[in-house]
Amino acid sequence: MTDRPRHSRRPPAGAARELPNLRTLPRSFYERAVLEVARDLLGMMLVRDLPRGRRLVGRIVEVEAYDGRRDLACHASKGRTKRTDPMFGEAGRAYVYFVYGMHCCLNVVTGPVDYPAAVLLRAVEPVEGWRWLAARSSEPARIASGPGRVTRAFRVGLSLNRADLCGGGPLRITRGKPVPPRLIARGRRVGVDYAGAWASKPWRFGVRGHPALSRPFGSGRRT
DNA sequence: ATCGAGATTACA
DNA sequence: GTAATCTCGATC
Repeated sequence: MTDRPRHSRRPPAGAARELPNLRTLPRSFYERAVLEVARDLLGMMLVRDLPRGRRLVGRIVEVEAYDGRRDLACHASKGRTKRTDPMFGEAGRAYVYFVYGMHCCLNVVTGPVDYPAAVLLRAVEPVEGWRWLAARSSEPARIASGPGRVTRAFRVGLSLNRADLCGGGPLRITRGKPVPPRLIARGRRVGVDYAGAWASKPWRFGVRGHPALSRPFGSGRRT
């Protein structure tokens, strides 16, 4: 790996209070090719601060990469619009969009400014603060498996669109234990069958065999 | 002003 | 397999 991410959060000078042992990923982590960022996000921690000092932490176990205007599965293939604008902006910020009249999806913007690319967070494994999360009937309980469930569990709505994940905001991603390549499953992205050849790019990544994966991984081929 | 589609989820 | 549900983007 070329550029080992350094920790952006340094000990605040005076205020010794609420010093997280969690190290926020620096912007440089996101200022790379989206496929690398996607892979490297596996194992990292999604952190959400809620009112009343509550905090949710979850380990990212499944993601998808969307890469630029040429990628017909990427929203930015439609051009720069009000909706897709965040993807053209600064890396390390959230791109949140609303779909199917009921779900929000959370993405992390990557790459240089003006190059629209992002990583969709599809599944997260609970680590901290999840006791209240009402699991659905037959589920293994307490997982956020699927992009709509991730945002629901983490209370991520459109108000967090463009939120900076590298700063001290209510939503951030911190350093976790990276997942070694041999434990990473790849496959085609979900729900993008309309994208022609781009639909079969193996740009979905997940922790192999993890129970929180939103769907089984098929055989990914092609670049 | 109206219309159609969608990076999904839950349930019959 | 399909209903639910709404924002955005395109079209009239």
